[in-house]
Amino acid sequence: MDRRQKKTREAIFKAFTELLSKKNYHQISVQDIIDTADIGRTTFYAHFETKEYLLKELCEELFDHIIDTAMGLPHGHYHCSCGSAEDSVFLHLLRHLQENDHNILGLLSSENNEIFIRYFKSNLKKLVISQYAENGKLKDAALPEEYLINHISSSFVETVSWWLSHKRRETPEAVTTYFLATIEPILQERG
Amino acid sequence: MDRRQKKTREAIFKAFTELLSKKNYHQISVQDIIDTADIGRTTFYAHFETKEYLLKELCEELFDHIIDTAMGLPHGHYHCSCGSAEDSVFLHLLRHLQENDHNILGLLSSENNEIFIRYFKSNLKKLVISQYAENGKLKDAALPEEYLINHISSSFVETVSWWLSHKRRETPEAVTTYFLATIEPILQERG
DNA sequence: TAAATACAGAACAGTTTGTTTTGTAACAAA
DNA sequence: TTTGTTACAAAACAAACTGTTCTGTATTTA
Repeated sequence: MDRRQKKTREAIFKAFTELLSKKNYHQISVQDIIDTADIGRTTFYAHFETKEYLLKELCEELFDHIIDTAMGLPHGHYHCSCGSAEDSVFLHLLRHLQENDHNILGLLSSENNEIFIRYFKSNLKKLVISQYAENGKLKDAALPEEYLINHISSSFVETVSWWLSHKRRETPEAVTTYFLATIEPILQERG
Repeated sequence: MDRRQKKTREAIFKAFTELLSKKNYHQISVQDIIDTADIGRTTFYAHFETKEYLLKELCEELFDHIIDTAMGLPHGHYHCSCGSAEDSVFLHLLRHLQENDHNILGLLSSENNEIFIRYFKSNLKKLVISQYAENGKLKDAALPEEYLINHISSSFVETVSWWLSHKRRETPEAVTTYFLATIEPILQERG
């Protein structure tokens, strides 16, 4: 890739995330991004069709990596009901989030919350399916599988939001324990 | 209140909800509302400072009533773990929603989802506190009370979203059963 | 009937958007 | 090094939206 292109692209992303840490997504104009990135108007539109596409690409960079990493983990005893959360993918996710690459926590906890949360959740669903549904762990529960998948994904996302809104007072381990305590009882029925 | 004022206000609300059933909130301009309501530019701004304030007042009209009604219900055995959902406030809420006053379901299920869902959830939290927390039902559970309140509220809101996204295939009774099945096991510890 | 109020219409400056045009600098390959 | 390509800047553009101000008219209320 052309050095110029790469440079410009990174300048746009940097400006965008910088603005997102101060303002709501909907309050940021393309003009703001152009000014902050210090590039020409034409240049922005050469890279991104609209502000929405820029957002989408940012989300992909942020979340695809995290989820893909978690997907690659060995499937196993992710929720041995004995209480240890150490093996859980969810603990892995929380630890990964805590590293705060690209200020991902800032985005997830700010007013932009909903936008990124939605993207996070849709990716997370795939993970939940691969961890639970594909192993048949949801098959004989008393509830519809699709409802459970949605419930588990939503609950984890809400747990993350709650954690961040509290300035991450608890350790990832504690939060994982809370989360697993809410979903494990539902899956117990398979005896 | 002046007949003219009332008429105008209702015209604005009507135009706004009509537009919301077709477009995303962020895609609707004040100009759109003015044109649809067929009123003067000055008139709109005499009634609402901004589009955001209009949204806020719409939310208040829609959700405050629903939650307040539910809050007024007699507190009792809302989730007797025997499985009957008949007495649950949540069943009452679902039935109320299903009446679809002011096309509230359209708003909750469209792309505007997040905006109304957020408002719905914050109101619902008060209800959950009054139904559970104030009765001490969350006190001796193994999880922090604030985490549980958030979890219950979020789960119900997500359940509603899920229900709507499926075009309400299930009955309110079935959905209530699903929902209670996810939260009751968590509260069982009080023996 | 008189004063107050709600409204319409038009005009306004300011901002944003997305496009076009023209020229310049950086690049990659010969 | 030269040549053709690509990325960029700068400026101008029409179109749309925002929020305000002004003037005049119709409705309400007292």
